[in-house]
Amino acid sequence: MNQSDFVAELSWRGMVHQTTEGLAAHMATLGRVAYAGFDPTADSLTVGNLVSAMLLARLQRCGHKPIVVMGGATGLIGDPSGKSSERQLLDPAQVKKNVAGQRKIFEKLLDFTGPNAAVIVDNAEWLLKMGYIEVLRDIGKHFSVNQMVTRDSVANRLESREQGLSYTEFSYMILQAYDFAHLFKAHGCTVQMGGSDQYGNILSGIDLIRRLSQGEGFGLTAPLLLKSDGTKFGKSESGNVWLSAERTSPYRFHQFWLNASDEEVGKLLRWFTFFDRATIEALEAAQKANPSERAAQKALADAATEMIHGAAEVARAKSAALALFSGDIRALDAALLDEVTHDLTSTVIAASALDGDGVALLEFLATTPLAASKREARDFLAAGAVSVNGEKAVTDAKLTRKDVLHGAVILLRRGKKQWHALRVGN
RNA sequence: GGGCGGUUACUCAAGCGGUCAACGAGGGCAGACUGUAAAUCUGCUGGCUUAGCCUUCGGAGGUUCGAAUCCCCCACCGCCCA
Repeated sequence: MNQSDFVAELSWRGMVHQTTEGLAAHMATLGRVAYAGFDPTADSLTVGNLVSAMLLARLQRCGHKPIVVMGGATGLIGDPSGKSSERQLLDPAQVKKNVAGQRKIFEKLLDFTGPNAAVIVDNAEWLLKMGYIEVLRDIGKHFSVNQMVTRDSVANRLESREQGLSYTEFSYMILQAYDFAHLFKAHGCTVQMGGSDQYGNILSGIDLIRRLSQGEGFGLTAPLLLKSDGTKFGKSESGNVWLSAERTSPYRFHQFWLNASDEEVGKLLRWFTFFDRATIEALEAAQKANPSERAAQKALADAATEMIHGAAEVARAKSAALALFSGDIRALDAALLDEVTHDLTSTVIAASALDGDGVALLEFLATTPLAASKREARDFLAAGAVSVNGEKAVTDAKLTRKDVLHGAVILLRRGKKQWHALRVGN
């Protein structure tokens, strides 16, 4: 495996925002242990979380040992960093379930065998055992409130009158600092990584390690990932892009990357693929020379989808896209049709309803997610935005048995990308 | 406790007795153009059995032939005085 210098590797990929002094020299020795934390606020991770996950994956490929820290305990509280308002508290059963869901994703990104096997730990293991008095006595005394209130994440919330900051949230940084100190002792972990909003928390941890163990810790943060238009990365028309197939299908996942803009595709390749520098630069050059080919976007979509969902799902996503966008839907064979419709929202209709004159498309559209009301359905039909099995539909179109493909399904489309399957029941 | 100003559709924001389903901007959606892009242009953006009808302008009453617009009460927000 390639054991290139970790810090240099991240640098050329543009994934380094800040590091503490001496990190590069520290990482020159192989076998270092580093961690990144994840809040179990959902049973899956989003592409936003993928930034930190990739830091760990690259770390391991550079010959170091990654630790994933699930915030099973801190997730009960919520990090105030970057949040404008108080977090909802999660209940313990939910957190447990979420931790299990996220664990599955890390198993795809990290190698859990070998000398630098990745480890997943849950900070509930050590934080829940601690008593309040113990925390105040052993940890709290090492923190200066004077210093804590000057942290941006805290100061912003103190200034805003409406929001305020609860004592609970205020204490979050103490707990996160303790995580680092605990991992230092228990796992020899010397490095913490995260997004740029975590820098303050990381420094607190390094400080605590010095006080509790007279040891030296290091930190590294990645820049915040924003889209070129300044909006938050990782949202698509249909909401957040998740890393589990149950929440975001591999097809949609693949489409998400494929739709990356020309300006940001180079950056995304650097961040989210393991392609080497020469490969990425060649892809960028190809993209620039012939934009409509979208060579860079295609390579990005395939690589990212393969990493998360596997090669088989890449092939499925591509054949589905080919069929849906080529428009020649009637030509699909039954098996491929099934593949294509697998991910789509669907409605079941009785076969008998399609007999004779059939059902008015206008009526039916309003019952699907494609149109919110009959009024809207009428607008879409009038604008020529709706197609049945890839062919544009007229306003008074009827759906009949003739429209059913392979005796099973009718494919409706609104606009360019909104699809809906109409499945025929008995 | 007292005085003043506000509360309008997804957001901001006009309207100040009929011509108001409500100007405008943003956002969203659709069409054309394209590369399943960006930019641009056009249309739509409460609902319906759509030349019309129905339900909306913080909540409840009232005045009027007629109210988002006037009056009264209530709730919430902002500013000023104590």
